Amino acid sequence: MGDKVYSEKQIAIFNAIIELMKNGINPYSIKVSDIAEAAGIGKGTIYDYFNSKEEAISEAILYSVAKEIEYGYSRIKSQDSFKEKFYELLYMIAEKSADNVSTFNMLLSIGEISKLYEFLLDEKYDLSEYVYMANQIIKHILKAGIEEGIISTTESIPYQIIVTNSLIMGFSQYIRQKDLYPHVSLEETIEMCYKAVVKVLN
Amino acid sequence: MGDKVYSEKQIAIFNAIIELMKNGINPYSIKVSDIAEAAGIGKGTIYDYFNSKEEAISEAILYSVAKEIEYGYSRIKSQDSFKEKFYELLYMIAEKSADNVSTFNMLLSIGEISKLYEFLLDEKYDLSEYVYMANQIIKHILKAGIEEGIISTTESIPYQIIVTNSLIMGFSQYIRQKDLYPHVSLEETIEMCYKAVVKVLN
Amino acid sequence: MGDKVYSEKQIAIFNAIIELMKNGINPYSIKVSDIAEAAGIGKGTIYDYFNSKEEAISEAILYSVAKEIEYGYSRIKSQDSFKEKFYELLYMIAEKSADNVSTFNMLLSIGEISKLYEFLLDEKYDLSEYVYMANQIIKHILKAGIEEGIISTTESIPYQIIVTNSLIMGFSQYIRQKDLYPHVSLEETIEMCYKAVVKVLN
Amino acid sequence: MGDKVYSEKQIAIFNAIIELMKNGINPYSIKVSDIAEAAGIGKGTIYDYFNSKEEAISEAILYSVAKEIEYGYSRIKSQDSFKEKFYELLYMIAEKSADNVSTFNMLLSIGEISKLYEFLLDEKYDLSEYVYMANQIIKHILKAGIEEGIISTTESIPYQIIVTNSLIMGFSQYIRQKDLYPHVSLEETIEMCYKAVVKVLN
DNA sequence: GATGAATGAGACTTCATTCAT
DNA sequence: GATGAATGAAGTCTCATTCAT
Repeated sequence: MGDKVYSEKQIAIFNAIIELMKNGINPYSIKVSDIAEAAGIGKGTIYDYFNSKEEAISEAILYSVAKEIEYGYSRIKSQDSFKEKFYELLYMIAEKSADNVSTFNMLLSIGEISKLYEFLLDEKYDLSEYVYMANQIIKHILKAGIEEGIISTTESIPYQIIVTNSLIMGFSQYIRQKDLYPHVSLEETIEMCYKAVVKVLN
Repeated sequence: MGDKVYSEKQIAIFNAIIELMKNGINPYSIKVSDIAEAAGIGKGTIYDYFNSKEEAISEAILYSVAKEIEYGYSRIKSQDSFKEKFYELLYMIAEKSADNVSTFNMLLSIGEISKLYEFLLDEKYDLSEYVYMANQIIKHILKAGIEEGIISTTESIPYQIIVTNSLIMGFSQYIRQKDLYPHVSLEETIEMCYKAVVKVLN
Repeated sequence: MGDKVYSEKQIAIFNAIIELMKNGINPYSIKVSDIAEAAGIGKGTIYDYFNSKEEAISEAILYSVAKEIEYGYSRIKSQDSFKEKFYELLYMIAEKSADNVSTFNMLLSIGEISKLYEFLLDEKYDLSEYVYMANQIIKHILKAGIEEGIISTTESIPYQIIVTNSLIMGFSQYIRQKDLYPHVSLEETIEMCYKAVVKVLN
Repeated sequence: MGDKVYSEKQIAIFNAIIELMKNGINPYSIKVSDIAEAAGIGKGTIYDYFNSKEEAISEAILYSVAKEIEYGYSRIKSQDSFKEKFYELLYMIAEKSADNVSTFNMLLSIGEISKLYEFLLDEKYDLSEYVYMANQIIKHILKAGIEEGIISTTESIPYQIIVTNSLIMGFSQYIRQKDLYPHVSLEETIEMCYKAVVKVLN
């Protein structure tokens, strides 16, 4: 994680691609000329750093996921209690939900990345590292809950992870469909989610 | 729902598109010639029934979602108890998880359809009907749970729906990433999910 | 002239094509489906009577030209004096100038028909008959002028025809560009044209 | 007039289109691949300089008309007397009559350009400038005739223009149908035309 | 005889990629 | 190293023509 070194130009290209996606452009609809313009470089330059448009987009997505996972993990680690850590995660998800393509969300459902962009299925991209990291974050949060006695050790670790993951993903969906369900505030939703996790795992 | 009438040819085109998507072809990557070949018709024929490729694909997706929702609802209704209804839903999700694009999954996160295919954002496609139906299914299942005394009425309806929805979506994700988490069987996962819902809403 | 016999259906097709052209549709832009709809028949029927769209349109144009020449000739013959005959011709041209494609105008410049529709260049279409007829009309009018002593016999017949033809074509252009030159009335223009012919040939 | 600046590539494309038209290809029948081949460029390049095939052809026609009007005007201006100017115009028309589509002829009947290619009717193309220029040329020639006392000032300017225009157009038609009227030489026809103008307007 | 649903050749256009500058 | 003009493969879509009914 984070062991890959990218040149300044590559990072400019990544940021351009991520910006386009956040603005609602589907990765399949992104044109090389869009990327070049957004990055403030010539079209040809992209091919000096990547072998194809698909490679550039694929690596941009992975770069973004990695960065967001690291950033998220650090923010969560900086919190002290189980409740604070859990709330921090949900707040981050809510913050990112404005982005049309939140790579942060993928943190929770890495397997879905390839639904976003089929070229990520290529075997040259190893997603397992990200799955591992995402699990680590959940484990880290749960560990705090267990230490604080909020979460019991009766249930198996996989059970705890699956259930927690589910509720977080459910929260994420809910937030993104806010316009479909306008009656409940963000605060209330976060409280509901926390309450449900505690109840299920206490 | 189901009030739209399609000609035989249109349905053949829909089935061809759905088949392609189930085989893992991204809607953005589908070519008109693919559809024609899969439907066993000429390319031009598609334009006798739809104004553009995008329209054909958009309507195919909606057709599939509508059909699956109806089919799923009927299967769930045919079950007698809360547990049977809930299990039936999870079994269906598991069955469909082999399809690369399970429109059934969209039942649970209709808002995500437009992430699958941006052209569905066009205002001529009204997705609210599907959102409503999806909610109806969850309500129908929960109602059985309440009547059987398995689910308490302490919590608000929105809370119950959000939490149930979350856990089902979480289950769906889990199933689809089976290869990433090979240690737990399908049966066990279904049981876990049911157990969690009961615990959180009892 | 007029010795070709057409079936009712063929004439319906001709009329449909002529109608479309009068409504401003360029012969190159006419579609078989347009013709069928305008004629109130099925597309396939057109191919029962013509070998191709081009043949149908080509023959429709020639049919229209022949009909208009005959009609024009008869109207001019029915007039008694040189001036009446000449005015009758100009009136007819003015009447037809509303038609986007006046086949009547072609009477005067048959050679231009093939500019209208290149397929008329095919050697199977003999336009010389029409050229002959157009010349006959001019000769007929001039003959009256000579008999009445309005036109002198000093100049050669070709000279008389060329000059008369030129002035008539000029009139026709002028009428069709009425919106570009709005200051002169139709009556005045007709008078000018007549006056010029008389002056040049007296 | 002549104030539009075109790139070298655009002019190459214009020349290719004009060449095709001079070779007898109807503008409606011109294919993008024809243009590309004739211009010695790739098909895609055309779309770097024009938004559509129709735009390229429309602008090519206008470019050609503008260039020919300017060229023609300069040639006529360089002549000293009325007769020389008039003869120069008729010679030019005769020279150009070999071109299947003489944009020079349009100089005399600009309103007909849109009959040649309907896309020129688009309001983004302003043809009035060309109409004005064409009139200027006729006025310039007539002015010389008046100054030399060959043309009287008895008749109104519009009358003079209409009649002159008509006789020139008539000449142009005649020349182009040379094969239909083989008995009169070019020299004789030019003389006839000049003689008629002088007689009508003296 | 008449039809119009179906076809597929062929046109227009886009855009990823190259390469001379 | 960087560029963007140029390319042409490949895709969408149209429409003349066919042929089963």
